[in-house]
Amino acid sequence: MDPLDPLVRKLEQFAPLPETDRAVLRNAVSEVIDHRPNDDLVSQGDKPDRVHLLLDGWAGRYKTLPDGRRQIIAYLIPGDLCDVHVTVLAEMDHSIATLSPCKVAHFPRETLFDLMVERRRLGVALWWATLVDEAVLREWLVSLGSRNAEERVAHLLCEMLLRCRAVGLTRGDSFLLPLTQQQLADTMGISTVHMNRTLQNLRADGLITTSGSRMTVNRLGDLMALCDYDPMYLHQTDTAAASNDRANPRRVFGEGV
Amino acid sequence: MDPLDPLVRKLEQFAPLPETDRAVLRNAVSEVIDHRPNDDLVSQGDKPDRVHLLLDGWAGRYKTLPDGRRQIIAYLIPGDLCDVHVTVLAEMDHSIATLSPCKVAHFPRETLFDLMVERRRLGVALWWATLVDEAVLREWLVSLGSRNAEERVAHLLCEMLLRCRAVGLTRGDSFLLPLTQQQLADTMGISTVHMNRTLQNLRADGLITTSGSRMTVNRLGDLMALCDYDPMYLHQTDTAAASNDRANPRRVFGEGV
DNA sequence: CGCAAGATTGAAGTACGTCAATTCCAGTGG
DNA sequence: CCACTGGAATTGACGTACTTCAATCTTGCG
Repeated sequence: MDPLDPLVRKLEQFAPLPETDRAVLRNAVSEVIDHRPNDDLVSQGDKPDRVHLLLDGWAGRYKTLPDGRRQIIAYLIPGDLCDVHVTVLAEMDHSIATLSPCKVAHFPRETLFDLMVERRRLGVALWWATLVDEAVLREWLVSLGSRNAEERVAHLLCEMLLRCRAVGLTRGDSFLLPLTQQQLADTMGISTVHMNRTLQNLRADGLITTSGSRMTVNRLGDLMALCDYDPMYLHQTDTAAASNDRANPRRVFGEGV
Repeated sequence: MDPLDPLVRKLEQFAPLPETDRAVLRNAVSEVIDHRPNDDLVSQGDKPDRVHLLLDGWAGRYKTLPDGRRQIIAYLIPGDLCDVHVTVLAEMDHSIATLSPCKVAHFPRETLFDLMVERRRLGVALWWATLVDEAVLREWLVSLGSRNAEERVAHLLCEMLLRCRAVGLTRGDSFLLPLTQQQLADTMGISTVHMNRTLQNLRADGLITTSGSRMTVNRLGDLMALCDYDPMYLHQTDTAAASNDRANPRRVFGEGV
């Protein structure tokens, strides 16, 4: 199986990627490296000479305040390039850490830069991916600024379900959420205790079910309504997103417990 | 005076812009249009065919929730391109409005896209600007997620002082902040009342002085310490930032009232 | 079987929100 | 020059979503 599959799948949400471009990418990528959870892939202040590609597991961007509080700024899932910006911005202004066990490959910084400049189609596709990341960031800002805890969590779950689906990591309306409540709390800007209680509310309302690290959305329509979810900001082509689901291509609107 | 001056000044924070590139820009830009405050330049859902360049005044990106709450996501100041992303993402996922009276010019979308692809140096400079915007967004997310009201406001003021200085809009440690407390509150994710009280605290501590819409930072060092401000995320070259100040190149560390 | 890490719970505190005046102030007309 | 007006700033009283602290309970796993 091609390790580049999740990346290609992601980029093809923008436009078809001809075989020549895939070959170029395959040619530039390193071998795969395994990481344990909570490994820093890059740290704030680094001037990395390679760009990380996440192949399996979840990672996250974060910043730490001097008092120890940590804010997770973005989630990275398979197919995501972690730090394309180092091709232009020399210094990292945040850190990137694995949140679960991960498989990671990388590209030499120079190679990726040349590649983006010379292969126009590929360059635009990578640029598109960066701009979508920025759109996600904007939506997260809205969450932290204007939504209460329950709405924030609901919004995050909707987003991650759709993002996972786009790279073929869902099973119906469920997906693996390999995060602790602490990590989720650091993302949502709330305390662990409140994160726990918020999840309990969603479970009590029958909107979600958890089993181990598998998160199942029981009534996606209601969950989306709760946080006024509009997936437009993901800039996914609906067709691509839907066709990537591994099973249950049609949602089940059954009643929760 | 060249209307493109603030943009050129901004891009040169990244690298010198040769006269040929400036000429190309000058050639592509439209005439200047005046706007009153609270005019939408672009609205969510639009598929604009031109890219706005802010020449004077402040504008902002924002999203509105169905219950009427509005979250301001970014501030745009003279020299900022408002929507370069429409060159790749067809549809706007947020709106952009003037926050004060503004002067705006624009580039045809196609022209700017071609220009970015064909003039490598200019393309990279514009890409750099986009990536810096994203870095600012990350820092705002940290503010909303992990800082209290006073720290948020302090952080915002430090940032806007540095950003204004970089395009020559400061006078010592003061700058024009043409915003209402309502707009500031919508940015910081707090209520107007609390915004007001927070500003009063900062004034009482002698950290800032306001007079009309002029904001003066009395003790920048202390203000930065209050919110643990690290300007690295702005990716400014120190020399460029400092040399753009219009007066008082050295800060005065006088005592406040 | 027995950790540790993670999840859950209860009680008590606080930063911030809401509501409803009131005051300030720049611009306007007389 | 002054009274008038509407938006913005400010204030006080009170409510609440969330935090903190400190247990206790679960659960994956060696």
